[in-house]
Amino acid sequence: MEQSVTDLCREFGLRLTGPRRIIMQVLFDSSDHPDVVELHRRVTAIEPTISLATVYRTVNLLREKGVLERHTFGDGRARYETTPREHHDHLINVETGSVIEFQSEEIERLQEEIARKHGFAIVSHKLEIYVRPLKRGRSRT
Amino acid sequence: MEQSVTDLCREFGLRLTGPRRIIMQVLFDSSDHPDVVELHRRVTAIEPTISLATVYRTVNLLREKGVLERHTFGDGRARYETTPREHHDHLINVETGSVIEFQSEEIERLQEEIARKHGFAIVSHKLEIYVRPLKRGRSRT
DNA sequence: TCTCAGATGCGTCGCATTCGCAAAAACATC
DNA sequence: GATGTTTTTGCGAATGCGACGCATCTGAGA
Repeated sequence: MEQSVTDLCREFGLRLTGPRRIIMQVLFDSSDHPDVVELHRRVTAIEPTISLATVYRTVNLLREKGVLERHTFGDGRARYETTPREHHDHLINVETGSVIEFQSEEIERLQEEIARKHGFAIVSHKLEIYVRPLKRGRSRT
Repeated sequence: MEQSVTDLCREFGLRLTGPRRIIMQVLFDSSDHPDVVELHRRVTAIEPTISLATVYRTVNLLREKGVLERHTFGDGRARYETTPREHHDHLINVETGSVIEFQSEEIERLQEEIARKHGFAIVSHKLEIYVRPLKRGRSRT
């Protein structure tokens, strides 16, 4: 883990600074989808002097480099996750706000097909399914 | 058209005011996905005294009532369209910002299946495919 | 150790959106 | 049509997220 932060900085020609080290560490240790303020909370729990601006700068940097993905679920604010090796989409529980990841090769394939049919190539895509728990007995399947 | 504005206000217990009448009219006459500022532009072309705040309040009201759908394509600002009878999703051309609507029953069905498999019912969903024109000769299909 | 481009913290700015409030307009009632 | 009550409106100020400018600080190569 610590190693990967060092490697990443080297790879992108970034200086391995104290704030950067901590922010990246927090990012890699987070398995949820925190927003910038939440990240700042976690970071300042470790090193209270790190400013919000630096967190913003760091996530932007890492997003440009493809290390992070940015999402905007319903509300306005941006939330981040480390780029997964396998692309996935999200189920968002509207009652709790919790996010579940899923994959569907079939949906991906259909998207590809639709884009091609319209004369386009896919740059990226976003599928968010807002859901609510089934009342009782998930009857079928 | 004019009739439907009257009906809508009655249905939701809203007063049929001058600004409201014009804003709703502009919304129903728009077949694209205007943002609030663009809506305000169109509205003030008819009645220059209507304020931006009123446009904001009206679109929020109509969104709560399910009359409008709000989208946020990439950029920060919200864009609106009247709720279509048939649900559709969007292809966004990243080079021009233009939006193309499409439908895929197959994708809808797969989403339904995924949600159910996780023990959820779908409340709503959003699929945005960001695309770029194919260079030359859309070879297949 | 010295140097200096890159990084940071702080304060400020910009944009989209919301809010508070007094004045104006709508609807129900007479 | 005048009256009273409640909702809307316009205005300007406030908010929230995110970005920026600048002076200061610091990592890492010479």
